[in-house]
Amino acid sequence: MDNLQKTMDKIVALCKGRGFVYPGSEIYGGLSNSWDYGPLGVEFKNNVKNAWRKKFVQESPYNVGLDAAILMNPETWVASGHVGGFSDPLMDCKQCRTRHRADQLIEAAGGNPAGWTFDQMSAYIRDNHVVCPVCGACDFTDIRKFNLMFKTYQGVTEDAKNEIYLRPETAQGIFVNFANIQRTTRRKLPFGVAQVGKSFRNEITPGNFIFRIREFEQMELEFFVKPGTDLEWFTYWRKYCHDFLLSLGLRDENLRLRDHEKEELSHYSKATTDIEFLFPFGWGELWGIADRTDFDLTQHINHSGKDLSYFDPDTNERYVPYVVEPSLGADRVALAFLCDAYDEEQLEGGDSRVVLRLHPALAPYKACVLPLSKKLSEPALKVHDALSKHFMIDYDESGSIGKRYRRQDEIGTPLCITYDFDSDADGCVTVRDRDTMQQQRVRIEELPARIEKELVF
RNA sequence: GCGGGUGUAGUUCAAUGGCAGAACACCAGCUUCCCAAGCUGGAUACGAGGGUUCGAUUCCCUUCACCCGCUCCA
Repeated sequence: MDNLQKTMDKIVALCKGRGFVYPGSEIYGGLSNSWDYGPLGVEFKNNVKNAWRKKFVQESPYNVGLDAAILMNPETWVASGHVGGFSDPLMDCKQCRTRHRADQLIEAAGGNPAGWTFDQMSAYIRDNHVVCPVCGACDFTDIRKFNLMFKTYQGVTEDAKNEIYLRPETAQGIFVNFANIQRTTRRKLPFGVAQVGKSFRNEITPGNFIFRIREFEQMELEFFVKPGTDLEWFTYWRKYCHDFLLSLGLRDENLRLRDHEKEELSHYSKATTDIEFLFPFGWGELWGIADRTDFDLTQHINHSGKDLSYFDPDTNERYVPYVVEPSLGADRVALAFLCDAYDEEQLEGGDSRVVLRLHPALAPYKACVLPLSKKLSEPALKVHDALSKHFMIDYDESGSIGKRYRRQDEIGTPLCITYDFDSDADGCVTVRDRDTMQQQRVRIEELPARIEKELVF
């Protein structure tokens, strides 16, 4: 674990040192659990999001996109169950100072606390002598409400009437738009709506760098199907998601699919599989694939009074669609790609280099143009400028050529393009590969095609 | 939020109740030119606030952040 922690520390240090991720608000002493994506980080993360969009919208015959607002009518969260159900009743054991959820302790003791007030829960714990599972004492603090949603105010007065929430998940923006999207795109079931966006949760304990953060970005697909076909589609998307990660280079041995046990399933879900990644700090969930049944649409039908059912022209039936939801954490999967790609390679002669073996489609820079000598700056810059019309291209002329290769290795640039003293005469440059360190002479006009070839996944 | 630990340059580490050092990294110049070469010069740090003191990076208090546990989730 010590070594693994060191690996994690090195990745965090690399991220900060090279401009992938900085601690948030650093000059003011930081803000707990906030992180800013730097120049390289924003390119990288955008590449991750674009890769997802490409697979789940562009290449999918079923799905369309959406970008719904973060701020929603508060009634949305009543319908979704977040206002009522996501307010965890927490209390601390005064003896051993551990924190527990009152409802879970009561359930473990055989009670059914659904719908109870805090006073009722406290009374049950007292009367039935429910003890702390850690130390065995029955000496708890009062139950306190812990709402996972961030609150804010709409309008300039901080009046409780205008209280609204920052969305804790992007999914509801899709559900409330279901009828709009179905009508305007004239889609038949099955079809999906894909969305990338920020969500906010006041997690009890965030941590592990950008793995669990309070302001995070999700890439969610809500896939609407005819009831009864949901398990079939559940299996389809589970494989599709897994293949997506593999196609972008995540190593299979660092991935596992874990089916939730019945007791573990959320209130809305019939089946859930997590795709987990082996981080230096242990297995962590990347992707939750859930069969949400018709829970969400039914809730919105009941709360809004609007008809969100679907008329099936093939069978002349009307029904509320079932939903299969693959929900991926963008920051998490970005971290997984970084961890999986991080490599300290030992070279002959005791030398070593740090290489970020990112898939070229995810790498911040697709290539870096290097003049072999500063005397070659002018023509090298022309090559850089021409390629920049098509790709993110770096340029570096300071230090020895070997040092510049290493700098690019460390930030995951797949190709280095060296302009040398022969280039003027023969119209060729040397293309050096990050992973193999092999070099190849390439005609300058063929460079875009050469780079393009790397980006396919 | 609770318990434990840690905070000195970008990074890794020193030293000190009295001008805070090094290595690597970075910048500039010279040199070299296809895998971290060399030389010269340069910039950069005591997490923040308060207290004790003639004087605090050092001692005390508070706070903030990070790490490890408890707990939750994408």
